[in-house]
Formats: sequence, C-alpha cells, structure tokens
Amino acid sequence: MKKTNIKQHIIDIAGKLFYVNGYNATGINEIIAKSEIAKATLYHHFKSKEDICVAYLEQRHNQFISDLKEFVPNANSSRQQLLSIFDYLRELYRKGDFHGCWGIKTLAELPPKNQKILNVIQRQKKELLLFLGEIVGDNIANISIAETEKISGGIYLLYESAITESHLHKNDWPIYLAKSIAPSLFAESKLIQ
Amino acid sequence: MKKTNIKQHIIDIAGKLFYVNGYNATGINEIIAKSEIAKATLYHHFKSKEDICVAYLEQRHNQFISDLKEFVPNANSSRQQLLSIFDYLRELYRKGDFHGCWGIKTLAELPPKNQKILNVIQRQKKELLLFLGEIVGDNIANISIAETEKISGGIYLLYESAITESHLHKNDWPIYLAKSIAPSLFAESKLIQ
DNA sequence: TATAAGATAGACAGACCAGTCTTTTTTAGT
DNA sequence: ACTAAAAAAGACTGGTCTGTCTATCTTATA
Repeated sequence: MKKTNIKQHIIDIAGKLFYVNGYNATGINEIIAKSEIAKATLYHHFKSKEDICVAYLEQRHNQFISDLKEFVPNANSSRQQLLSIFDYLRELYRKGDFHGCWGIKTLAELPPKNQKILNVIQRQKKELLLFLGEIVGDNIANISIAETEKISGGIYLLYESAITESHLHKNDWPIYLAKSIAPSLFAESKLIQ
Repeated sequence: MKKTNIKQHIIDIAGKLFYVNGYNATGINEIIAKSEIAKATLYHHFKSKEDICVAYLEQRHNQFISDLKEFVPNANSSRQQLLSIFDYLRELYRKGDFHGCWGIKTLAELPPKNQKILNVIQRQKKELLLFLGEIVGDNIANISIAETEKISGGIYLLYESAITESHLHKNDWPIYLAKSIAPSLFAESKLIQ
C-alpha cells in the first residue's frame, strides 16, 4: 500500500461503511479488514474512530459543496439556478448507494454529549445555508437581507426534507415535490434577466 | 412491580433511552437496570430488542397522532388549522427532552437490510401524510386530489425538516421559518369560512 | 390450599468493541 | 547501502453486546 494514499483509503472505506451501515454498527476491525491494513496503521493515521468520522464528514461535505458549485452555473436561467440543488439531489439519488444525508444520519446516532461531531455538522449546514443565500442574492434583484434569508432558508428546508424523505420512502417523489413547491418562495420576487 | 404495568414500564424506560442516546447505544443490560427488572422478565415480554424498538415507535407515533388530532381543532380559523402542526411542534420542542423525530432517528441507525422497522416508519409517515390531507380537505374549498396532495405534501416536507433541523441546530428558527413559508402553499386556494 | 404463571437473580455463551503494544518486515530518501 | 519512518501481524486488555438458561421466589386465582 502506497503511504501517500493510505489515509485517504481509510476514509473511503470507513466512510462508505459509516454511510451505509451506520457509525455505531461499523467496527474498527471491519474497517481494517476491508481496508486490508493493520490496526496499528489505522491508529497511526487517526487518533480515534471519532476522528475518522470527522474526516469522513468533512470529505463528503466538501465534495458536495464543490460539486454543487460546479453544477449550479450550468442552469440557463435564474429560476433554474435557484432550483438546481433539487436537480443535483436527484442525480445523487439516482447514482445509487444513496442513503440520505450523511450529517443527519450521523447526528441521529450521537449521544447528546458528543459536541465535537455536532459542531462539525452544524457548521456544514450553516455553510450550505450561506451558499444558498449567495445563489439567491445572485439571481434575485433588489432583495433585502431578510428576504434573502427567508428564501434561502426555505430552499434549505425543502432540500433537507427532500434528501431525508426520499431515503425514508425509497422514492424520489419528495425531491420532485420539493422542487415544485420551491418557486412559490420567490413567486413575488423579481428574478435577474 | 405490578404485572399489568411491566410491559409498559419497559417501553417507557427503553423508549426514553432509545430516543435520547440512540438504539444501538442502548444495551439490554442498561434497560433492565434502569427498569429494575430481571433480564428474564424482559425477554418474557419481548422476543427481542428489535421488538421493544417497534413497540416504542408505535407508541410515540400513536401518541403523536392522537395528540395532534386533539390539538388541531383548537385553532380558530382554516388558516390556523392548516398551520397548527407547526404550533404543536413548537410545543414539543419547548417541552424539553426534545431530540427530533424518533422515526428518522431510528431509521438512521438501521442497517439497510432491516425491512421490519423500515416498514413501521414508512407506514407511520404515510399515516401522517394522510392526516395532513384530511386537514387540507377540511379547510380548503373545492380542492382537487392533486392539489390536496401537493399542499399536504408540502406541509409534510416543511414539518419534517422543521423537526429535524430544529434538533440539529438546537434552535427553533426552523419551526418558525417553516410555519412562515407554509401559507404560500395555499396562497391561491379558497379557505373555508 | 393447590396450581400456574409471573418475576427474581445471576451465571453463562459466544461474539464483538475500541484501543494499546510488541515485534518484524517493508519502503523511501539520502 | 544506511537510516528512519511506515506498515504489517496479531496478541492483549478490559469491557460490552444480545440472548439463553437454571433455579428460586412471589402472587393471583380457582
């Protein structure tokens, strides 16, 4: 195993197991077996199982945000840009191995005292909110801060339920429904162009 | 311990532990210790830990639906009735010991092969959707089935994200935001009265 | 009072958990 | 080729897990 890739390899394998089977249900022994590495190697790269979890969450989130930032500008109208997070989600859903939101899934397993991982997830969700706020600002003319927050917050809430509910119901209707509802959030706003 | 109450007592204690600390993180030994019963007594009432989980989910859901059915008619206008699920959620949030949606929380811990508990949760969510559809039908005049499903589905999506996100952010802004957005779902509908 | 069912304590099985440590082998850079 | 770090294998600690089982005690009803 090449040393430069081992850390990433561990995150990939462990992350997939966390995402599919759950954090608590995934043991260190399973991670090292599937990664085909020694236990001491794992603990050379990560202080604890919790640290692997943080690395996994960071990676999924960063990939998600950067993919989204590439995806959104492809939309050919302001209206389509404001809705494109739902199209991106539909692709995620269709791509297979979809198990909902990694953050919410992990949060659900945490004992209430685990502030460390909670902080990571809260920060990531705020980053998503901020990015949605940027899209709103870029596509709606003469908009106040309060209106921006209401619209981006609304898209955020619809996105969050769409990802969770499509996973729960094993069906993509929540994604389509969320997308069809979202325009009523900016029905009275003046879109740019 | 009176024999008639033992089963309920187990569900109460185990349910609270599942809800607060998570299903996987709660052991049978902790349940029997906190319930102050013997292990054989627990396995006399329940075939397995999974069965306790099902009983806990059923109980929370039935209580939730029946409380909601009492709560909704207290609203003094059609508009208020359509929004009252958010007021009820705000009460849940404020009451303390709030840890989001028991169903979504449990679902997040399940390995994908666990169809049994998934079926319970899916059925419960469909029951909530159906009840929201009844409220919509009762309060909006001359409404088609498609419109009913879109509005009740929208309220459902907003409710689901409000409960999950208020828990995630440890703040009730998602509840207020969801409630403030919901009226745009029926802005063009004719409310009864 | 006899009977049956419910509840008790706790040993036990067999597996798994996270994390530490020692020893040996491999690899990479100089 | 030498050195130092990285990786390997796996024993080990001390604990947890679900579920089974035995054997005893209590309670309610007939």
